[in-house]
Amino acid sequence: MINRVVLTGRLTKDVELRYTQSGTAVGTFTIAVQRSFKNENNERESDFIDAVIWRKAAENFANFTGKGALVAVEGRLQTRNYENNQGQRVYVTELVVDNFSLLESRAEADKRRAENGQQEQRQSNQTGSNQFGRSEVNISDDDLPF
Amino acid sequence: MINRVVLTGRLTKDVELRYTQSGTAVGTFTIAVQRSFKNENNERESDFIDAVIWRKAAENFANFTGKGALVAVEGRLQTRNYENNQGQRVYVTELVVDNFSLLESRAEADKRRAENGQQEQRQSNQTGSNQFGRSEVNISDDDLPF
Amino acid sequence: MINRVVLTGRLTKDVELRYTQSGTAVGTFTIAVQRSFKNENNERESDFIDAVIWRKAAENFANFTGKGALVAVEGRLQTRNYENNQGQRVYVTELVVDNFSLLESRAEADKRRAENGQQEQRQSNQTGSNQFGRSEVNISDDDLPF
Amino acid sequence: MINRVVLTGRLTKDVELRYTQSGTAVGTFTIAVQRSFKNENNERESDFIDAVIWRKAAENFANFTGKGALVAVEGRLQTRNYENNQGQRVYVTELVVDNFSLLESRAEADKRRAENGQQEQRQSNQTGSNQFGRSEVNISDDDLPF
DNA sequence: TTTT
DNA sequence: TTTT
Repeated sequence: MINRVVLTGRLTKDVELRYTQSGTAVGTFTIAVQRSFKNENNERESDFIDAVIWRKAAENFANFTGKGALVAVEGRLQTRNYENNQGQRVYVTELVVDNFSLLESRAEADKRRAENGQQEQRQSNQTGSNQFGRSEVNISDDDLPF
Repeated sequence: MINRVVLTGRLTKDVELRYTQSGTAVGTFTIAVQRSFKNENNERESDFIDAVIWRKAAENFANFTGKGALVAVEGRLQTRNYENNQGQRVYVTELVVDNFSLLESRAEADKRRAENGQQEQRQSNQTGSNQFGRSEVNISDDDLPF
Repeated sequence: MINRVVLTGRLTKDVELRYTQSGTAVGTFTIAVQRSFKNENNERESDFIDAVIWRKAAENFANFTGKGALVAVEGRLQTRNYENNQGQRVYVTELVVDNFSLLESRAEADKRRAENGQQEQRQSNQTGSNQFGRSEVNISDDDLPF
Repeated sequence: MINRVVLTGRLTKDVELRYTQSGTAVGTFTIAVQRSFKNENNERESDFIDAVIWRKAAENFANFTGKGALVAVEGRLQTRNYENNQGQRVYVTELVVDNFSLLESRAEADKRRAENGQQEQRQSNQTGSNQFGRSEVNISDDDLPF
């Protein structure tokens, strides 16, 4: 069955990068997507979509973005549930990202990092950026359970 | 910003159709989307995506589908949160549907309804089905707050 | 950059399956997608989208579909051009499919094949159909030049 | 039936804005979408997708973009054909845009315009830009024949 | 060059 | 007929 999502928006925080016991990288983050319509107070609200990204793509995405970064992400919706520490079942809907595209120019990304006092990895030729200073990543299978 | 979702799957139940105080129709339902990969037990799990649909499209969708119906839906992801009766904040991610397509043939839909003992409205010419027995609906603005 | 297409529709003919000199399978087909709105004569026209599919997915797709089959396809738009035999440049836009989903039930597919006098491969367990008689395929890299 | 496309890329030229005999605005343009993979010479090629946009959205899109502008566009694929002046049938596949998002910051857009010696309309509050200097447009029905 |  |  088809399950496809495409979003553009800004990261609400730096990506949280972790590793499974078997050493697989996994990044989690939230993307804020501004709505195209305004609310009763004439302001645009945002939707806050939780996302997961796996493996090498997780490391690249964490390295090349940061809080406030403008990105496009693609993937599929996944649902899961767990029992929280108060014994209640919590239902989660999240985006499993299998492709992304960085939408800021080098200049914009530098400015954002400077404002954040951030230590982001440079987009260099050996780490996947293209001749125009943007990096592009595809991952093949991201279907591991967390 | 771009916020687009396309899913194909089956309704887990009949659509719940309600009306706002101002008379606007709103339908809620869950769509089960089978994954393309198998789990450790060699079975395909599903993701269960909650969805909302508004106005005339809600009425059409409720009338022409039912538990188990095979559909394609399109829309945008929306997040909201509320306090439940135990005083905890619950976070919801749901699909606001703005286009759908019925994927069953008349024969299949009839069979499904018969098995459900269901009273579904016929797909007749005056209610939007096309010459091939499928109905197609677009709604223009579905951005009302619930 | 993001380049994503999702279509549902019917195949205008059987898939044409060929093999490159190096033995890679490639399937070509056209999918007819009915419009959601009607023209001046109150009929729904269709758009006819040319598509390509590669490798194992091409073989599966060719085996499990046929003229008139109802499918969902996902992929990216690709443009290319060539000089025809009258020396004119021809511009082509086509969909490179990297995921598909068969939307007919077994019964519907059988009926379609019978009407076509077609010799389609059965959807058997060893060739990828799931418990509901539908097959699901993902291909990883379809970026070979033709 | 579902027919959905999402692209991010750069305009190859300024939008060509015209008006039908009945006064409806229509914009045409091409968007260059860089591929995520490299060719045999280790460079990323692009696909060049022709697009149409209608009505007020056409005017906004033409005003707020220009050659080289980075945009996200959404819409449906449409096919049509005509006879050219040599009497040959030409087949066209194009994107009918019903939503777009400007992905450059004000600074970037200004820089691009300056480099182009361009006279682009300012993104002012009365013409649809948001608090972050980006404009966002949705059009409802773009299904007019050209 | 089109499907239902 | 192509953008960075």
